[in-house]
Amino acid sequence: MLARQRQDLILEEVRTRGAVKVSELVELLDVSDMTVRRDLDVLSDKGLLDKVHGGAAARQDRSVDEPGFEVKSMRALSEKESIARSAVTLVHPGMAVGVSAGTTTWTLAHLLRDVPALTIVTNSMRIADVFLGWQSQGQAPGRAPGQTVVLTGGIRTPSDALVGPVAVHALRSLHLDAVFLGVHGMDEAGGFTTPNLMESETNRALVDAARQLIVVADHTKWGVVGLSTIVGLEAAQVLVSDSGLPQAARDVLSSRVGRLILAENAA
Amino acid sequence: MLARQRQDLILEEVRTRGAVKVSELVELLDVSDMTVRRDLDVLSDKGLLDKVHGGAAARQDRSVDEPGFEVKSMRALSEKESIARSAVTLVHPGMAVGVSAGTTTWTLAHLLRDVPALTIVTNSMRIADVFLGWQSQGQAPGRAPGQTVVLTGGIRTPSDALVGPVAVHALRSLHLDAVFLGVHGMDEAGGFTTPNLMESETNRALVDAARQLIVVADHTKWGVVGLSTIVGLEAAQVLVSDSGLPQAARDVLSSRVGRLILAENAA
DNA sequence: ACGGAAACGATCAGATCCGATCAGAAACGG
DNA sequence: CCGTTTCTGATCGGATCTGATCGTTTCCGT
Repeated sequence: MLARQRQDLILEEVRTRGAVKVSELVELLDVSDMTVRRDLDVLSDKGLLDKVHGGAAARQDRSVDEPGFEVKSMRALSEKESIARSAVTLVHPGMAVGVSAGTTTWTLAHLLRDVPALTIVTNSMRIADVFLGWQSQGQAPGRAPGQTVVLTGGIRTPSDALVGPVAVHALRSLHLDAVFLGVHGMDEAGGFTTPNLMESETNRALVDAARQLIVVADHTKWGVVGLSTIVGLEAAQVLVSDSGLPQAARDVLSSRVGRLILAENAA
Repeated sequence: MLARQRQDLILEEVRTRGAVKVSELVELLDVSDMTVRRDLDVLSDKGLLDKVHGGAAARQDRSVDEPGFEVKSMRALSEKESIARSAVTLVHPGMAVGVSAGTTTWTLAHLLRDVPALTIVTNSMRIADVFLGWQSQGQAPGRAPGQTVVLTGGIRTPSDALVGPVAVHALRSLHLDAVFLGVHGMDEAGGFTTPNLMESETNRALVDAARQLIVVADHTKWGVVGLSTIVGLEAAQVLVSDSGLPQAARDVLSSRVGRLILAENAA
């Protein structure tokens, strides 16, 4: 039995059973405990499992990190952050702003926490959590005072948006200074789109409730057309994107949206 | 059984049930109480749960667990579970039920997951999470099919209820077969009460939306009067409490509520 | 408010586990 | 065929875990 085979077996055992004891492996592999320990050292160094007293356990990467455990799977991360930093400069204390569901808007939400006296209306539970959920380390101080968070109701889509008649109805009675809209695609012909029909309807209600529409979308969204159009390009008073946007897109967008802001990726 | 496995099990138990007693863990894990205490110390130091007298409770500040959802005492824990088990028998597949915010209703929500084709309306993000959030350990399977969860909107109170005009408005357009109401106090004169004015108003809207009002309240709630009355005792078609309720209370309640159900604490 | 019962934490002893070290065996290359 | 490298097993002092004991604290019903 080669060392490699042993280690593969150990890994399989750990992954199927969650954890194994050294003594069990000694019996299973018919080697000394020291050899087992050394194998565990190797696998642990590679980050394939966690050594614990008495044996080994499946790695738990779900550490005490930020709630954004999906952040790692997020694409165009640095672009999103640059865009969010640019977008937040459009917000002033005391405003009432809407924030749609989405990863870019979620990033933006973290920055909005520092703006005093805001009223935030959102249809995303994740975004509401940013303001209220208060997670790790009790660093609650330093939060800007006087903020109010209003959550629209509705049923929840897989992408964490609250949608449907309840959401639309709630939005009809609200009036906002500005709304930040995250989209799945933007296209010359298709306008701003999302793959979810219900979400599209709700976002339209969100847009209708605001005097000013600010779309946040990184350059990877250009040319993408989702199932349903939320609004046409002309509806956006402001579009915040990043410098990765091709020249052709810039030309089209400049003439169609009210104002085009390109955030520098540098940051 | 590895120490790590024990601790994982404890965490899972705490997160699904809200809290757990040392004595229960001793039996479940088949180790001494000292070992359980030491495990709780470790998990508590890591900030993964809160130690309380008699056991441990879920921490409020992780993303799944909302603020103000404190379990300070193990006391009425088993009562809450018994009550929830009794209450869930009143629900049949295909019904539309409302669920107010609260710890007892939260426990009930876990059981409601197993009832097929339910429509659940709630103003608690935490309860909505029970049905949809499920992020830990990916053990989603086993959920009953065909469920729809509707969240009312509103602003969030410290105790995790969504309240205010948005919530009330959303509820006015909905009609439910039954609503499960968790309360802070019940009293002969005061009726069913809560300390939060806004929450009281929202709960009243929830009650008005339903044909049948089912109040869930353990015996420690008897004689407690909060700031604001939600409804009088007569409004409850059903009250589910536990056998710890004193005789005097039973007499009063029997004559005032439609039907009094006392769950056995035995469990 | 009081008293009994349960829960708690400090401490100790026994068992187990861990890792540094050394020696022997197998594999490898010239 | 021999020296070197790598892997494995054995030993042993130290670290860690667990259960039991016991005095103290906290809780809860009366």
